[in-house]
Amino acid sequence: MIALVDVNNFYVSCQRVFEPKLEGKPVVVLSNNDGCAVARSNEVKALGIGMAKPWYQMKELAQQHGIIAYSSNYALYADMSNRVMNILSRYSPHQEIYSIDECFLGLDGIRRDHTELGQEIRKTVLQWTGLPVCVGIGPTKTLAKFCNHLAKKRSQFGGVCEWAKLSPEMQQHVMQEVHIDEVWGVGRKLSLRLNQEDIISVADLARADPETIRTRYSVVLQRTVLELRGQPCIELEDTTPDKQQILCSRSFGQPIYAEHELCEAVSTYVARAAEKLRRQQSAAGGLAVFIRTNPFRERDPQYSKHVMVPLSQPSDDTLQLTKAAMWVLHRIYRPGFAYAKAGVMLLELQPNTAIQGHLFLQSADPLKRANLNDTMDQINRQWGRGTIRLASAGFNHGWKMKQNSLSPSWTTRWEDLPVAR
DNA sequence: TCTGGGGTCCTATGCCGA
DNA sequence: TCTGTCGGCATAGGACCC
Repeated sequence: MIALVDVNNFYVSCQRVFEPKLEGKPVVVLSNNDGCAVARSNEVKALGIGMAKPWYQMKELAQQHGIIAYSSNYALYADMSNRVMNILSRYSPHQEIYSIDECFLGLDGIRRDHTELGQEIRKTVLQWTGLPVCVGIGPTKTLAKFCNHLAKKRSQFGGVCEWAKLSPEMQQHVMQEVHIDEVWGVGRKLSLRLNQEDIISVADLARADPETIRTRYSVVLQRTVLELRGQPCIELEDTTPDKQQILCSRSFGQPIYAEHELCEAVSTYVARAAEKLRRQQSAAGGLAVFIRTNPFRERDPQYSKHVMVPLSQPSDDTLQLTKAAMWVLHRIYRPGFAYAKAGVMLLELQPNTAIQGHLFLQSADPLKRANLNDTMDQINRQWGRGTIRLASAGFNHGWKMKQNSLSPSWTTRWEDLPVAR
C-alpha cells in the first residue's frame, strides 16, 4: 500500500504561514521573472484562473478582486519542503520524495489503520510547520495520486482518502465522475486523443483494454491503465538516483543584445550547474549551451540555437566548463537579436571518481583545481550564492530576473527572521 | 512592456554492419 | 555486386511531471 502526501497550494501556503493575514484572501505566487502564476490559492482557482496563466494577462482581474501576488522565493519553499519531508520520513522507512511538495510513503508492514495514520500525518505537519496537506492511499502510485485528488476536492473525506475503504460502488462512482486529465500521466495531448475515442472519465480509461492501449498509445499509458485497476507497475524508489543531466537556464529581466552580457549570464549559469554537479559527485562528459529570443514576440526577428560539445575529458571544474561554454556561446551568438533567455546543460554525467585520463591533454593540476572548486563552494554556501565567482560572470547583471514582489526569506536569513509579538 | 525552470522517459528515425 | 532485412545504436523531439 502506498500513500501520497501533498501540500495544498504549496507556495501559497508557505507565504501564508508567515503572513496569516493572507488567509482567506486570493493569493498567487509567480514563476521566475514574475512571468506566470505557478501557485494559486483556492480563492484564485475559484476565479477560474488556470495554472501557468501569464500574470500580465490577469492584472485587471487581479485588481478587481484584490489578488495578492508574490515572486517565487525558492529559499523559503526549499526550506519548508525539507521540514515537511523530515516529518513525513518518521512515518515510513520507505519515502520517495517526488517533488518539492509531495512524497510517496510505502505503507506495507505498517499495521495501524491507514486512514487514521493519514489523519495523524495531517495534524502533525500542520502543527509543526503550519502547512496543510492531503493524503491519498492506494495499492498503486496512480491510485494513491487519484485518492489524493479526491481528498483535496471533496470535503467529505476530511483530507484523507483511502481506496480500500471505498465500497466497489463508490470506487466506480468516483472514477465515473472524474475526468481523465486528472490522472497522473495523462496530459493535454493524450487527454484530447483519448476523448476522441470516447474515453472521457477515469472509469473509461480503467476499463480500456491494456494491450490495445499499448499498441495505439504507448507502454506508459498501458501502465497507467493497469495501475488504475490496482496492479502495481511503477515501483516506489526510496533512493534518489543521480541526475543524468543538469540544466540551468533563466529568462532575462529585459532583452539583451551584447555578447558580453550573454557571456555573463552563461558564465553564471555554468557556475550554478557545476555546483550541483559537484554536490552529486559527478563529472560531465559534455555540455550544451542555448540562447534564444522571445518566441512570443512574433513580429521580432527570431533566433534560437542550441549546440552541444563533448569535453575532451569529463570534468566537474567550473573553470574548464566555463571555458567550453564560452567557446560554444561565441560560435552560436549572432548580433542584432533581442535575446530573452539562455541556458547551460551538463550532459553525460558520470561518477567523478572514475574519470578516464587523457594521454595528450595538458591540464591544470587536478588536485589544485579540486581544492579551488571546493573552496569556492564552501564560501558560497556560507556567505551566499555568488559571493565568489569568476570575473566572466560580471558585476552589473542588467539581465537579472525580475522579482518585484519578493517576500523575506523567513527561515533562512538571520535578517529576515519573523518577529513574534 | 509583461508568457518559468528543471527534470525523466519513450518513440521515431536514420545509419551501420551483418 | 546489388538489394533487402534486421538488430543495435545514437540522436532528436515529444510528452509527461511538478
